[in-house]
Amino acid sequence: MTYTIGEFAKKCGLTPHTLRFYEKEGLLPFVHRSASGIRFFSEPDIEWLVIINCLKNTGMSIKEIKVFIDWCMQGDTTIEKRYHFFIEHRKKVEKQMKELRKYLKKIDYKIWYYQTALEAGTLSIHQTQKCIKEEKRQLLKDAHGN
Amino acid sequence: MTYTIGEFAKKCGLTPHTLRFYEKEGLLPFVHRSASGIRFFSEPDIEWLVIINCLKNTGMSIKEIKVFIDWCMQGDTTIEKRYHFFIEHRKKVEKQMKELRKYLKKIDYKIWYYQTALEAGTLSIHQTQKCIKEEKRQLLKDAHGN
DNA sequence: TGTTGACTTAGAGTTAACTTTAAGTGTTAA
DNA sequence: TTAACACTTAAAGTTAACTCTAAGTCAACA
Repeated sequence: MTYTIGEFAKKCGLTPHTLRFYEKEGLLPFVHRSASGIRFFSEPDIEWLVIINCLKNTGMSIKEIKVFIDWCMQGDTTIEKRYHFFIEHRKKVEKQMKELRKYLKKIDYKIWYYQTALEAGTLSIHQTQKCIKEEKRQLLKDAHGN
Repeated sequence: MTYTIGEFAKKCGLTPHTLRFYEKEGLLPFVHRSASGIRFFSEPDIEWLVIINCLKNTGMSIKEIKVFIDWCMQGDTTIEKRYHFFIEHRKKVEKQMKELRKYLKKIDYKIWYYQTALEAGTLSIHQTQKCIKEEKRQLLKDAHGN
């Protein structure tokens, strides 16, 4: 079972334009062509797009992804490089998650802040003693999580 | 204690250029100017930049952030809007985290995949029965987490 | 047999968020 | 007081990752 660029694009949620762009950037060296030059994609190519998507959506640039793809094309000699590539990338993703958790706390604080103000009908509630106390408690709770 | 644009930029890890750009985009309507037109920033302005940074680094565009800032300038009448703004944004950040967790699993699988190949000295280890079994186990483990 | 639609290429345009440049004014330290 | 530096504005340039256009080829259907 093979796919034309249009069919394959649908299968991985991209446009034919984007796939051609990726190929031009060297991300799809595994794509085959018919005698008349038409690209055809096969079932295992989907896995390539899955990993490209994974790397792309975790903040990796096309150039960096290309480095990995190139290593893949070189076979067993690059196993160690590829291993370290993922070890390093994992660290970056962990860092992103840590950041997101931090921001989520900030957002939760804001939700509490506006919910309290909403109930009171005014933001000035946050100048009262009771609220300042609670606010400190919240902030301390946040600090603990870091 | 007030700061010039250069001092303030350092304090929040931005350049004066970027701060001027943000002001032009309407993100800093709270910034004051001296009689001669020079901007000066004060201590509480840092909290504004903290929240701008939080929203920016969780994928919000400058235009969307501006909507929030404008609401802030309007006082108590926009409390509910701001509350819902953060409720909605929280959902988006949760979604990002869920995605990241999914990608992290993919990366962990790849680490296992290359580590196994590294120990064997060849990628062809992944065509052996023993390895295929383990691979299935890993994939099932991943599936459970989703 | 013509037209619709998918494909090809090269290259130009878009968007967001800066980032730099140019040309000039104002402030501070030796 | 003069050099260095921080500031001003308007506008152009940069970068990544698409996204689209133009001009053309090719295959299938009414």
